[in-house]
Amino acid sequence: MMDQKAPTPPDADVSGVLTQLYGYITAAQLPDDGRLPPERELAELLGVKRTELRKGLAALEREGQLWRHVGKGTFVGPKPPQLVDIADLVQRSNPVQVMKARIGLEPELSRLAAINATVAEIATLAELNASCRAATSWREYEAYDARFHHQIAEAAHNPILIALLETLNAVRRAVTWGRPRPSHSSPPADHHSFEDHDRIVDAIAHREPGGAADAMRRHLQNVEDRLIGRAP
Amino acid sequence: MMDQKAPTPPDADVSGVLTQLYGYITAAQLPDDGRLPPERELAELLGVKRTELRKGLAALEREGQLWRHVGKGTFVGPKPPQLVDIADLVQRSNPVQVMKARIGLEPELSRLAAINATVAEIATLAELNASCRAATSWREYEAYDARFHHQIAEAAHNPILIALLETLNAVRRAVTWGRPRPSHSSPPADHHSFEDHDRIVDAIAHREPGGAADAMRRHLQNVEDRLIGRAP
DNA sequence: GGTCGCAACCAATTTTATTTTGGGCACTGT
DNA sequence: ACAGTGCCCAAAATAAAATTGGTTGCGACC
Repeated sequence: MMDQKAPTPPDADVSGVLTQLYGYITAAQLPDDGRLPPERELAELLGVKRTELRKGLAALEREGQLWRHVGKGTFVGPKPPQLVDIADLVQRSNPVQVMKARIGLEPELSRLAAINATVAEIATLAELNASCRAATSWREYEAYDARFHHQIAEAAHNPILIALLETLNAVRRAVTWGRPRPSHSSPPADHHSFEDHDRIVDAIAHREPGGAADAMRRHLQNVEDRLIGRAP
Repeated sequence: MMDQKAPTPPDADVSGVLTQLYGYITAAQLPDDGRLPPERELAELLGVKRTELRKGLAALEREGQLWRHVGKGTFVGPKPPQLVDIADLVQRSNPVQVMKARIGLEPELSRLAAINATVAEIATLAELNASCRAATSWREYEAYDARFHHQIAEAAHNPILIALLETLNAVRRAVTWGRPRPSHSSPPADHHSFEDHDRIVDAIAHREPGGAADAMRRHLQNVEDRLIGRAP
């Protein structure tokens, strides 16, 4: 009699509640979002105590069939994704991580641009590249540089990747914001990005997906090296 | 007398308010977000009528030095970026584009995971992989598969890339939603993804960034081939 | 008579307060 | 010990009130 509980794991008596729960879920047609009644209510509906019900719910949650959140409720099915909060994201990020993200994303955009870009888009890209060279201040240069990279995303013709890049740029601007920059000087004529941009445009114009991706990757790598301080 | 207003553009008498405004902006230290007092208050501060003040603000907004929004206020500086609207994004996307985006993003996540993952995270990854194999329904398999890919993002330790992947997954689920799937059958024991996942976990566990990225790329390529119908 | 100032009104947004919900603690009775 | 009970807590949704930029209509004044 002393070892009567030995063969019964901690969730042993939960099985009864589990079957009841499973029955309720399949029987009662719950709303589109899969939300089921609050614990206190559901406990009374099933005729069990809240403590007992919670054990069953916890078990189902462990299996991933269920997800709960304080103040929200209990939902059947996989938990929906949380949309990005840029402000919160900015606080938990640093410029290096932003660069890592760009290196992860933009080479593939460059590859797709080489495949899908229209001639008009390539022409615009070349114009923006020229405008970068002609910029008379860092502020102006950065504005054209941003449009240059954005134009590549447009040329990739993938709305999802465009949206992702925009999100990334939002974070980038916020993270970069407030860093000291010489407002009166201008980019030097031998700025490394000029050649990098040239190579990217060439590869896209010549329809070389691999080359375009590589050129973009090297460009961003250069920028990161400058950022970290590995290169002047 | 009839052409007395010809030489005076509509904003002629605004110059006075403009100088006052410019003085106030530089003098009064406004909060970090660049927000300045509400129109009614600011008008009294500058000793002008609201109508007049609004003309000045409108002029500055045209120049892009200012941005306003009903209910929010008036802010000095460029307007912050708009966050992505997933619902709109879904309408303009198709499953193939989703796969292209995944191929662009996830290999790099895999690479970073091989560099930054903790042993605990690698263990969790292996567990999720085993759960995928043990799944008794496609629904359950997909739940674990999603968590598997998400765990890789976590292990990459880059909050920005995690956020981007979550956005992408949100679109993915919405796009995939409602497609027919056999609810009672289960993934076959020789499902190609099992081996793919094994290779990814191995590469991450052995700290091989390049191998992890390649394994992920090949995995997603396989999935895309099945999606398009190039492979059974 | 038409042009300009003025005030009230409007809709978008934030702020504040209230309610609901899952999670957790301490006491109690067996 | 141990489960049950009641209560409180923090997170979140919901509701209500207060702000705020934008708009319209009325009237005064040239």
